[in-house]
Amino acid sequence: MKYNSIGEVSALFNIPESALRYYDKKGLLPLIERDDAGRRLFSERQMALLQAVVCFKNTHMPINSIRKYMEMIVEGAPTLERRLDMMREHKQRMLDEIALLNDYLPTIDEKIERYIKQIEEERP
Amino acid sequence: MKYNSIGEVSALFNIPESALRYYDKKGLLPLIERDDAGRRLFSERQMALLQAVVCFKNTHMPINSIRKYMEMIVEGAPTLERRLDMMREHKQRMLDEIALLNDYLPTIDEKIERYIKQIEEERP
DNA sequence: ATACGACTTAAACCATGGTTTAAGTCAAGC
DNA sequence: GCTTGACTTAAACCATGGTTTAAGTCGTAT
Repeated sequence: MKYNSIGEVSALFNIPESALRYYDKKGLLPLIERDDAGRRLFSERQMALLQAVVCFKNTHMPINSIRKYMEMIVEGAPTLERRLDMMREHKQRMLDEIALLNDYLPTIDEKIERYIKQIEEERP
Repeated sequence: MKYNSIGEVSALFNIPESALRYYDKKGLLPLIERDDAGRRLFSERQMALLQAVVCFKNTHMPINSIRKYMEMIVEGAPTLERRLDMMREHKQRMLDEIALLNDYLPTIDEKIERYIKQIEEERP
């Protein structure tokens, strides 16, 4: 089994080591292994879980929610339905956020158009 | 000229008075008037500017950027082009954010589909 | 004249999501 | 054997975006 050090993972994911340690401390990287010297070992499985963390973080899931999701993964089958619910709710929040941004785009476009016209009038 | 008190504006926009005072303190509500007793008076103009602040906040513009934009509005015509640039950049960030969320939707959908299948397999 | 409700301020407090710092451990190369 | 680089920790620090608290000022209704 190939393991990556925190430095390698930091480079691969372009995430500061301090952030990876912070995520571990906050419970976002459960079941992480250590070598005899206490150094974190990231397996392929850990990398896949970290990829999920990155997805959730980029889509604005709070750290406490990510932690709960990761804890449920560790608990296994009994939490399948709760994880399904959580993903459905998260998807809905993502759709709501997309809708909100789309709804505000015309407001920004109006300001852009108005400024273009005003600039034309200012210097004829 | 009809003026609204901070309590009325709070109720109209559904924003806590404490937040409105915080925005004022941070320079998001320039040119706000006061009565003889020092109480804030929101004119129609102020309400329109507050509506813009709400739009920017909902679309995740940082408070410091909103403040700069509001300061440029006060400066008037000389800042028209900079405000146009700012709106174009903000629109692009909104589009980028929409694209990012859209790009992650399939990842979430895969998890949802996977959980549905696993739950079916668990209880036949 | 006094109590009440709506407002004011400055300063303290809070949550979130980290980064930085200081001190230490360990393996490897010189 | 000793330095160097990569790692470890706890604790302090930081930025953002507010809310809460304490103390005070008005205007009005009783």
